[in-house]
Amino acid sequence: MKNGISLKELAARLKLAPSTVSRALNDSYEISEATKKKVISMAEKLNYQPNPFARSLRENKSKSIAVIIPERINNFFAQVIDGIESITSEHGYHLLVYSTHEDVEKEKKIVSLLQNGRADAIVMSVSSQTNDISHLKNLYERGLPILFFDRVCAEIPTTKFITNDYESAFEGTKHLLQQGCKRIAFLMLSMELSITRERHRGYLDALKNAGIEPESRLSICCSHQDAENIQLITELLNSKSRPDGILASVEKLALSTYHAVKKTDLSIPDDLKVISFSNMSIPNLLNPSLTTITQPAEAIGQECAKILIKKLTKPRQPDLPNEVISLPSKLTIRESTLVR
Amino acid sequence: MKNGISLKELAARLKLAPSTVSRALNDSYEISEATKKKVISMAEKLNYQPNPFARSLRENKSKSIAVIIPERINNFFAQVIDGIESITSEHGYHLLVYSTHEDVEKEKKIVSLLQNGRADAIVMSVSSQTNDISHLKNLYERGLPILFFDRVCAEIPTTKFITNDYESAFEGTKHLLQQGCKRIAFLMLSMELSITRERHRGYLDALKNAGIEPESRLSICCSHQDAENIQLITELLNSKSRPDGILASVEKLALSTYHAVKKTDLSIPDDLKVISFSNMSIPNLLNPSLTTITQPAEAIGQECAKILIKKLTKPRQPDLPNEVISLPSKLTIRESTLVR
DNA sequence: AAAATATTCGAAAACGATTTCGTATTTAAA
DNA sequence: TTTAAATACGAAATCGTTTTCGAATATTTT
Repeated sequence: MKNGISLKELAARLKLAPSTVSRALNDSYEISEATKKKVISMAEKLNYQPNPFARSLRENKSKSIAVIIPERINNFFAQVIDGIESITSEHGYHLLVYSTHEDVEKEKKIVSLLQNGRADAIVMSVSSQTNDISHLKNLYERGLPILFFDRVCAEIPTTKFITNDYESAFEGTKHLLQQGCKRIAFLMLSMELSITRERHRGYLDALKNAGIEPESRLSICCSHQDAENIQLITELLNSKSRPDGILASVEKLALSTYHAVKKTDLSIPDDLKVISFSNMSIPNLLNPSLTTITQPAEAIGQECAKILIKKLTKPRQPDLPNEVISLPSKLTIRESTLVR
Repeated sequence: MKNGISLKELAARLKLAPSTVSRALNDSYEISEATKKKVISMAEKLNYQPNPFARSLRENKSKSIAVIIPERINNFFAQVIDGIESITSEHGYHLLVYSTHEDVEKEKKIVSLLQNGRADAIVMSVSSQTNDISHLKNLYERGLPILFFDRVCAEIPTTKFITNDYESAFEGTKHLLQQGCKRIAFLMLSMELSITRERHRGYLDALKNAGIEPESRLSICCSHQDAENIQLITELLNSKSRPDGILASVEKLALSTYHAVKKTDLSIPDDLKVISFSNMSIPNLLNPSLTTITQPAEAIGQECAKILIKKLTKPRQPDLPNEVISLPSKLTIRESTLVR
C-alpha cells in the first residue's frame, strides 16, 4: 500500500518550505494569494492527501466518533446511527461503531480501547447488563465527551437524549385500558435499564390512575434468549389468571409475544391486546398489525450529533451539560389493540 | 481531554530510555526479563495506553477496517458487520462503518476519504447506482486491500464473497413453478447490481428449463422509493395479465409486494405466491409467513474478516486472490408459496 | 530618507511512538 | 589471559503534520 505524496515532497516540488505549504493549504493569512494558488493547484495535480495520523498526533484529535450500541440487528439503533452520520459526515468526522451484544464485559473492553484518544467522543446506549458503571465513570473523568441516548446512565453527569418514556408507557397502558383490558402485563429486559424503569413507572401509574392495583406477577423480566422468552410468555398466557393486554417495553418482546400466542389457542386482539415500543419498518405487515410506540430515532441521532459537533468544533466549549433531553415518541394504533 | 501518560514520561519514571521501554512493552529479545517485568508493572500501575496515532504514523497502519454498505436499516448488512466484528475485534482492529444510502456520489466521497490510509482495508457492498467504478479502481490501484461481498464489482480483481445467487434464484423459481405458478415476475432494484444479474439469470433459466418463455414485461426494475414500488406493483397486480408468482430479489421488494397486495383484492398465496431473498428476523410473523431465501450473512462477514486478517497480520502476504467464494443460501418454505 | 510596520516565508521544534545504529558490560571461546 | 560473541541498553532518526519563532523583503509612516 503506497500512500500518496507527503507534504514535504509537495513542498520540494514547489521549491517551498513545508511550513509554507501547510499554511497555504490551511488558508493562513500569512501566505500570499499567489502562492496559495500555486500550492493548491499543485496539490490537486498530485492528488495530495494529508496523512490523518500525523495530523491527529499533532492536533490531538482523531476526527472520529465512537458509537457503542447493544445490538446491530435492530432498526432503532440503525436509524440512530444514520441520524448521527448525517450530521457528523458533513463535518469530516468518521464513525467507529461497536456492538456490545448486550454484554457488559464486552462493553468494558470496548470502552477501555477508547481511553487512548482514538475517538474524540462517545455516543452510546448501555448494555442491559450494565449496573457497574465504573468503566464509564473512568472515561468521563478522563474528560472524554460522552453522550447517552435511549439507555442512559444517570450517574454520569452529561447530556442524555431519550424519548418521553414515562409518558409513552403511560399513554400506551391507558390505551390498553380504554380498549377494555383488565389485566395488563409489562414485559421488560432488565430492571437496570433506564428505559425499563421509566416505562415501568409509566405503566404502573397508568394502572393506579385507573384504580387498578398492579400485580407484581405481571411485571415480567425476560432474557436475551428469544426461545426462553417465548416459553415464558407462553406459560404466562396459559396460566389461569392470564393477562388480556401486554405492553412490551422493547420490540423483541412483542415479537416473542406474537410467537407465543401462536403456540396457544388465543388470538390477538380478541383475547390479548398488544402494544410495543418499536421502530420496526413493517408493523403493519404483522398479523395482526402491531400498535406501536415509535421513537424518533433518526432525530435522536441527529440531535446527539449536533450537540457533539458543537462541542468538538467550536473553541472553548463548556462540558456537555448534565441534562436529559426528551424527544416525543409517537403512538400508532393498529389492529393488535383493536376492539371488535 | 487529558490523554494519559506518554512513553517518554513512563521512561522517565523508570529512569530508562524510551527505546528501552518501548522494546520492553513489545517483548523484544533485547531486553532482560528483569527490566521487562519492571516496565510492565509500572505501565500497568500508571495505566499507560500507547497513542494509536503515533503508532499508526510510525508503522503506517491504522488498525482499522472500513466497512461500506448501501444501507444500515437492513438485517442482512447488520449481520454481516456482526460477523466481521466478531473476527476483527479479536485482532485489535476497529471498524469504521459508512453507509452510502444507495447513492454513488456518497460512495465516491466515502471512498475518497479512504485514500489516505485511515483504514488498512475496505470491505464493501456497492450501491445499486454504481456503474462507473473508477473510484474503486483508483483505490485498488493504490494497493489498498478491497474485499467485496454480496453486491460485488467484477471489474476489480480481488476476493468476493457471495451466496449462490444463480442457484438460489433458480431453485426459488423452480419452487414457484412446482407450486403451480404460470406467470412469475422478477422484482429487482437495478440491473447494474451483480446480485440482480445473477439472480435474474437463475430466474430466466428456471423458466426456460420448464419450457416457459420469459416475458420481459415481468422482469421489473424498481426504485428506492417504497411508495413508488408499491404503486408499480399494485398496477402490475391489477393488470389483466397479472403474475401469479413473484420472486423478489431483495427483501424490501417483497415487503412492497405485501403492501401492494393489501391494496388489491388478491390474496397470498391463493392468487399470488411470493418468495424473496431476505434476512429479516421474523418472516414467520408476516401474514402469510414469507418463503425466503436466506443468506448466511454472519458467516459471510466472518469469512471476509478472516481472509482480511490473514492478509493484514501475516508478513509478506500476496494480494487478495481474484476469486469469487460462494456460501450457499437456505430456502425456507412458508405459507406465502403454499398450495391450498 | 530614516524608521516603523506589514507582508511573506523558512528553520526547527513538537506530537508519541518504533527502529536503526552504536556502545558498554558480561559471558564464552581460544 | 586475550579475544570473540552475546547481552542489555541508550541516543537519535523517523513517520507527516502543525506551529512557534525568526527573519528578510516590501510597504507605509514620520
